[in-house]
Amino acid sequence: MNIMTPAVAKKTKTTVGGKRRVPRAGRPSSPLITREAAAEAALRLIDAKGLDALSLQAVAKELGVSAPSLYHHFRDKEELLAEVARRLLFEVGHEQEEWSTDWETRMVELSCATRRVALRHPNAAPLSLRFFPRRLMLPAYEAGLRDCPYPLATQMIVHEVIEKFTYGSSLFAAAAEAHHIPAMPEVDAAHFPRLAEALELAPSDEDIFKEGLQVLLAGLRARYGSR
Amino acid sequence: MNIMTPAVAKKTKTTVGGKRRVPRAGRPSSPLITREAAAEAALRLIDAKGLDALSLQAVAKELGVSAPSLYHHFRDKEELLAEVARRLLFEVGHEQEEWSTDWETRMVELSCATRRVALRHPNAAPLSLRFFPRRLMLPAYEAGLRDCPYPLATQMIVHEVIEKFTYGSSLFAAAAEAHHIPAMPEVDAAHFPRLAEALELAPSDEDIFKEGLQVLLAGLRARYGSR
DNA sequence: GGCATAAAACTATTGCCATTAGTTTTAGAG
DNA sequence: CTCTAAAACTAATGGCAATAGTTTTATGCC
Repeated sequence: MNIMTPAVAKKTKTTVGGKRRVPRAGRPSSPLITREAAAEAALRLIDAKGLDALSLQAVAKELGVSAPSLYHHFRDKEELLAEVARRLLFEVGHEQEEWSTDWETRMVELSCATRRVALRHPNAAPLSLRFFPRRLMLPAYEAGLRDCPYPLATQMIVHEVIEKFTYGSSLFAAAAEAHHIPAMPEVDAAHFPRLAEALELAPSDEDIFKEGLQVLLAGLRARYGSR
Repeated sequence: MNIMTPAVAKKTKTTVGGKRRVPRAGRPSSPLITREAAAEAALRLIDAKGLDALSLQAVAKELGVSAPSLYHHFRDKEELLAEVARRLLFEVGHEQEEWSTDWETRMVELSCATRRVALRHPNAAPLSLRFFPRRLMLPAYEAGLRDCPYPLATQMIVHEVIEKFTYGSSLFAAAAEAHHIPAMPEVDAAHFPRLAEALELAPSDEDIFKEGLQVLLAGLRARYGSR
């Protein structure tokens, strides 16, 4: 690499007549923006300041470019947010090096990974609802079908039960985290005695979630046989 | 009622000196805005144009007032949206005249009602995630505990399983509807043979949801006894 | 190797929007 | 009857997404 190259490049036409001129920027030698870097920057900002506070100007600043330049890489803000949602899904996929070969265990691993990622990015989590990149998940679906112990005709139900519980739980947990509100408001034991007691006896949110998964799996076994 | 009154009221100070003057509006005899009417108008607009397209100016126009006037009734836009979320919950509560006295049946009724309302207002449904008015639901929770056949110590788990599956399913169904995307993308049978076949055999989305609820209930029975 | 086209940066601009400030009119309390 | 606060209004601010038009540079074609 020639370390002179960048400096030389910057000197192009810096003077006109005898007058010093600030060179107007044109197409750079190598692109200053990539979709990946932009999505990363956006996710960082969303984590730090919240989803509503994300502006293209802020993303551009983070990348050291001007806001309209982003339109060379994304059709609009929505497309950038979709890319962020995609990144979140990848992050779930990389939560573990290896996934269990046992179907039930793997489903639990995947559910917990999903919830972990949602809680790691609580401000960004709702993007999963709006931009659910289902096409990216088709290979995972197909793989899941290979060793799922239930009849093919029940597959969409099996899948729906696990996926929707997982996302419902994760999204609400993330929302509570993001807006600094407790999963449950204070409960006046005088008005709601049973509820107050149930809350006393309840395990942690995470344990509720994991136990909930066991309920689902038990339900699948009970209703669709096997094991 | 004196039919003259409104006309008379409007005539106050319409001239200064000899010059005709348009009377500047001050506090009206009776308020032009109520929280309820504003939330209703907002929900109408969200249904028609989408959540992102909702502006206070549009709500104000719908009510025949100016946008800043809304700030006498709501601290900010967020508070208006929270009121809309509250309305959605009320709508769920009024989906049926009477709710079953049998716990399982009632849970299914409630879940289905929630899903119906979400699909009736797909653009507004995500508000339930952001502004979940849990305080309003405490009486329903307490009532649910009265005849729930499972131990008090398991109540939060029982509740989590049903609520999160219901909302997860409803929110994703609403999102698909709102953005005009299918619940599943086209699946190439050559690449994903099992998935393609599973899709062939699958019942309707609504039936998948209802059958999913049965799986949950079966899981609760299997894991926490009773019946 | 030179040239045309398109990519990729920039600046300037437009129009919308949430929110605030300040004015006017009226209701309602004492 | 008077005074305060509520509730409407107009005007203004600052921010934002998106578009238009300019400049520079890479790349594909001859």
